[in-house]
Amino acid sequence: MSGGSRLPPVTRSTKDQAPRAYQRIVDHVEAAVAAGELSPGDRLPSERELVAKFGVARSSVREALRVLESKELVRSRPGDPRGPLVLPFSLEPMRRSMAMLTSTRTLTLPELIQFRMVVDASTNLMAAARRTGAQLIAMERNIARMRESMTIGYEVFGRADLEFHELIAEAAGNKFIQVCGDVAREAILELITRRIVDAEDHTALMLRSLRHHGAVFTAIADRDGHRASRLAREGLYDHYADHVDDEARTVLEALVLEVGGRLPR
Amino acid sequence: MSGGSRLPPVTRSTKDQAPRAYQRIVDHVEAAVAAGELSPGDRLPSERELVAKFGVARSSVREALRVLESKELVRSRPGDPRGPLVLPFSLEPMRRSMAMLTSTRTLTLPELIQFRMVVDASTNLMAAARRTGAQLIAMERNIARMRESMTIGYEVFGRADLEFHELIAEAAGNKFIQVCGDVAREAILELITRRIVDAEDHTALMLRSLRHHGAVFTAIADRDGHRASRLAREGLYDHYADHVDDEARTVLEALVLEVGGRLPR
DNA sequence: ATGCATTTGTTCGTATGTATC
DNA sequence: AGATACATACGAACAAATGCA
Repeated sequence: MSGGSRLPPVTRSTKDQAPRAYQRIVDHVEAAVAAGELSPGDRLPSERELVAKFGVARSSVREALRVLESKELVRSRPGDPRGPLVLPFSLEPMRRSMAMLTSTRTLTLPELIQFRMVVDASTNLMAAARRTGAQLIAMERNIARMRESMTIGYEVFGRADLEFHELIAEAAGNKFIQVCGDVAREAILELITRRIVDAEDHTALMLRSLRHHGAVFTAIADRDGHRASRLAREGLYDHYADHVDDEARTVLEALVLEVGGRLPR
Repeated sequence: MSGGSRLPPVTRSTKDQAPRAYQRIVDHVEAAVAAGELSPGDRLPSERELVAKFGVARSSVREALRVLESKELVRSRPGDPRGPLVLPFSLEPMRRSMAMLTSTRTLTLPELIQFRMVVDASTNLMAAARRTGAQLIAMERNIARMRESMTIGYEVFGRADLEFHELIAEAAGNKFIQVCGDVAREAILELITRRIVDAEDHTALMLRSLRHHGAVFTAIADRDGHRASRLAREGLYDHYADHVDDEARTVLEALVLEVGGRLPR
């Protein structure tokens, strides 16, 4: 009186791949979310109801829920009689999948730097066009905090540095570009920052960074998108050109010079 | 003599969230892959060995494997005594997570168009700098096929259109930018193409598209990155400016005019 | 090429901690 | 506070598929 004996994959005639039991559920839920039939805050049927609805075993339902959970689409909690919760859509899965690609060196350092040059440049450009007064004040405060933290330590300074970029990205008003920039920044940091901070003088680096941020801030405040964009590209080139091979450097040069005007005025 | 009785979540004292059994395995494998201890082609221990190794039930191991499968990190096949296979790293998960965000309207149409403008512009720029002769020939052939397919139907033409962009992205030599561009293109198509093709004349659209591709091709062949970049931005603006509100259009204008030179020469 | 041992895919059963009413 | 329903987790069974001798 134990051990099941249903008809698991029904016996396939040819070699058509049997759609796995759990996959059917995953697909169904994902389609419903994409179609807007299921929105954040809604509830999925409980596991037992899903068992009945899809005609599969409990384990299969649970596998499906784990997959949906890993995509941050739902969250189930023990004892909750309302069923698994549909979560607000998050940018985290995208961030994590990118991060994995950089961890495995599928995406290389030159690619990341190129990408950041493109993205940061346009972020600055858009921020100059759209920034509000409040956002400007936030940036100014951030720079002040950065200046103070210089004497404290590289840790705090680094955090403020990242925050400055996020403030600009927010002012630019494009979540897509923001996330891509975030990921590229994190990835580059992961790949080479340690080498830099070990090899060089912290104070000099921080001073340079501070000066650069000040210049970018001024350009954005003046609504000079052209200048803000060029500053981003030049800054990145100065920072990272030594870390890539000749061919990649040539491409970086092209990105600095050609995009945003032929000459540095 | 059936029914387990281990210590499920060990009885948490406070409200610290119990790390789920399957999550430990997922984390372990992901860390190993990121650290390079596990490479594509390698095998994971079989399910039963994982049961022994992590001291959990088979269901938990299977949940972990399903999650890893959904991230395209491993693939297990029934009956294979060698254990789950570690897959080559794929850009698909990143593509899918982006696609979900666009499906749910978390990313909006103006954001996507802006993003594409930035990405396509730099893709063209880099392609002009790096393209090889062989890649040029492939583009030429693609345009020829596009011209022929015009009389056949919009379906075939559309596919050739996408392929042209992919050829350029490949010539640009940056996988990161390539994937981002792909996703943005697909998403925009998903959101508005139908509206366009229903409302307007197919032939006129295809002719315009063809002319545009020809111009881009010439610029890339001439290694004129500046021109190729500008063509991408102007083309996108002409195509999509009518589909966004005034504020977004202003930003698009800024992207067209400021990046890549003040004036259209 | 055939058979055999092993592995996965799936199902069912059971015990326990937990959240809601 | 208790009853109820839930999710978490463990274990065992069987069918189908695979790899290897």
